[in-house]
Amino acid sequence: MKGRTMCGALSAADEGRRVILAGWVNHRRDHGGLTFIDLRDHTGVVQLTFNPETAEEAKRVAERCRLEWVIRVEGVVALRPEGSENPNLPTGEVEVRADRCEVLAQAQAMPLGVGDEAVADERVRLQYRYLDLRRPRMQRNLRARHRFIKALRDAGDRLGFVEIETPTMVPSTPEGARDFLIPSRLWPGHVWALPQSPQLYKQLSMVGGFDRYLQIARCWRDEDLRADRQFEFTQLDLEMSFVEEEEVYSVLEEMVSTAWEAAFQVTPPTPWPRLPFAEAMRRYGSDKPDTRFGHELCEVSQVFASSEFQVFRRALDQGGAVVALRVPEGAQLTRGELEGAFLEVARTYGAQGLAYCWQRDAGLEGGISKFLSEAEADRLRQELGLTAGDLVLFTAGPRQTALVSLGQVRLHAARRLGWIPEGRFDFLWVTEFPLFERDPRTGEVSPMHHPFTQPHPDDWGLLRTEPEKVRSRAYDIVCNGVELGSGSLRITDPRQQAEIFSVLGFSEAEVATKFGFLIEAFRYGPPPHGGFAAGIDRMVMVGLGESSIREVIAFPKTQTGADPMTGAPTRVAEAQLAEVGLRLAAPPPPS
RNA sequence: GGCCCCGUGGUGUAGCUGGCCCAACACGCCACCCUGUCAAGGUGGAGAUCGGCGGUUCGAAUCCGCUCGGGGUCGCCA
Repeated sequence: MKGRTMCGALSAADEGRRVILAGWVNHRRDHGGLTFIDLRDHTGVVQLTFNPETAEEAKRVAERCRLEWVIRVEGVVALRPEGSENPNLPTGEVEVRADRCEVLAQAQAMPLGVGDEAVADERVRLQYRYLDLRRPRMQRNLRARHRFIKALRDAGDRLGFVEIETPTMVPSTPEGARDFLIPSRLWPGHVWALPQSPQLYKQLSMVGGFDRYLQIARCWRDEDLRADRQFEFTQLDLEMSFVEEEEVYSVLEEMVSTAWEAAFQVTPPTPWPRLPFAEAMRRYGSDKPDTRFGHELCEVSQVFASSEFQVFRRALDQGGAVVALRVPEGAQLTRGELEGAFLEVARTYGAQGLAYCWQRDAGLEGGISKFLSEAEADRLRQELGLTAGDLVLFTAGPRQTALVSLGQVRLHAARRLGWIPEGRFDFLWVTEFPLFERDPRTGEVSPMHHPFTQPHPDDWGLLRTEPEKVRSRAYDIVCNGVELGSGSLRITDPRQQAEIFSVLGFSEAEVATKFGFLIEAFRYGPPPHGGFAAGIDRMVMVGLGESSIREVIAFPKTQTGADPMTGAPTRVAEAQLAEVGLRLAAPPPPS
């Protein structure tokens, strides 16, 4: 619109200026004579006044206006009469005395509150997402997301990265997450898949001599949705040649902290601490520890080495562990709460139970204290540094289970007791992840990151004998207890790659079919390389303090994987299916 | 596939230990009044059979079952 001024930009300095404004009616106050309209555009809100004595026609239009109508007005910026300034409004010193008003579009009554921060049911918000997006919160979130991505691209450009687009129609691979499949019309009986990540393409661009690859890449995974997971998500995808871990770390630290500053006006200090996986598990019971607060776990198996307490005895006899968490001022937690919500958390993560007792002036009391000997109590006090008023929580069982479940209890306690400081972003690198994990049911090993990850050079000897003990050169970025991304140094030696595939139980024929092109490429001088993929949605979510990824995605899906706005997924005509060679097994619609 | 929470006019909520509720309040909507408000105010009005189905009961928004939808979560997510 020619000559348009933005609402939020007006201030006392504009006094006397004639302006053209356009936007939505955020609010209307009609005094019969004088009419006020708060006009909103994405920059803010400004008050318009319509005076029947000086602008009769405009005033008549204004009094017809309703919430969310779109109008164009002309008028003169004026200081508000003394005493009628609004200190709650950035433009509250001024108003625009409108003499022309044109309705550009009317609006029906809104199905949800738009102008304010009132929160509607999420289903309604998604059904009318285009209205939800008008709300200040969504405007803020998506604009911050834009600045974040722009800053990542700019930083990448400065650091010598080249953005390369990779295909969104790729071969399906059965490993990893479930693929979204696309039928191939031209190749009956064949399918494409949407990429779970551009992993192999970015490695091949290393072979292709682009030694710093970057992409803001859309990825798809057909798995159940969560607060921090959608079918489709966006990642900052990077790959670098001739690097080792520290070079990857410093590039990510530079890019992310720069973008964080651009989008969230906070600069996370760098470098970020490095924490080996094994230590993260031992201290926090998690591979994505929230390090904004202490209260670390403490293994106390030694204390109970000769315990008579059956629960601990059994765990230790079976080669497991007893883990404890000291909760200062835990006296405020009641038995009911410990055996309710706290126990529930422990059970959800596999613990059989949650033992507890209190340290009082006289010694250990309550809970399991009666099963502990005096020596054990003394040793425990010493190990944990207990003082009167403390609560001690225990899990016992297989070491991993005991650690993970108590780690989750630690997080629950932190929220319950207010241990988590506001406004902090504690970034860290979790390093030396295991190369493989073993499925407890089938006993099979599978890659923890992906099968192209380099093993730790010291651990090659364990590959055949104890593969689950092999460390990898994979690393994660974690912030405030959220996994923001992961990466690794890759294998480029075809013989080493064959060795890994062999441990994973892939036949040579399988490898040739699925990854033949990669192995082939690595016979033509692949540079050593490694990279990273960081979840943009999650980073923006954490940066903005949102607790759901859907708050930073313009048009997300519901948890059940649908879009209430468009009604997708939809059925299509038989003919359309037949054309691409599909016949669906789903039952006919109930109609 | 499992577990947990939620579902009342357009929106947000109250009622939910059954009858006083053919449902209340706020915002929005409609009409009228009102020249300085900014959650404007005043008067009047329209609008929900309480997600759906079935059951218990003399009687259900309120109890039970199933189901649908939304959210959280375990599994799953190389």
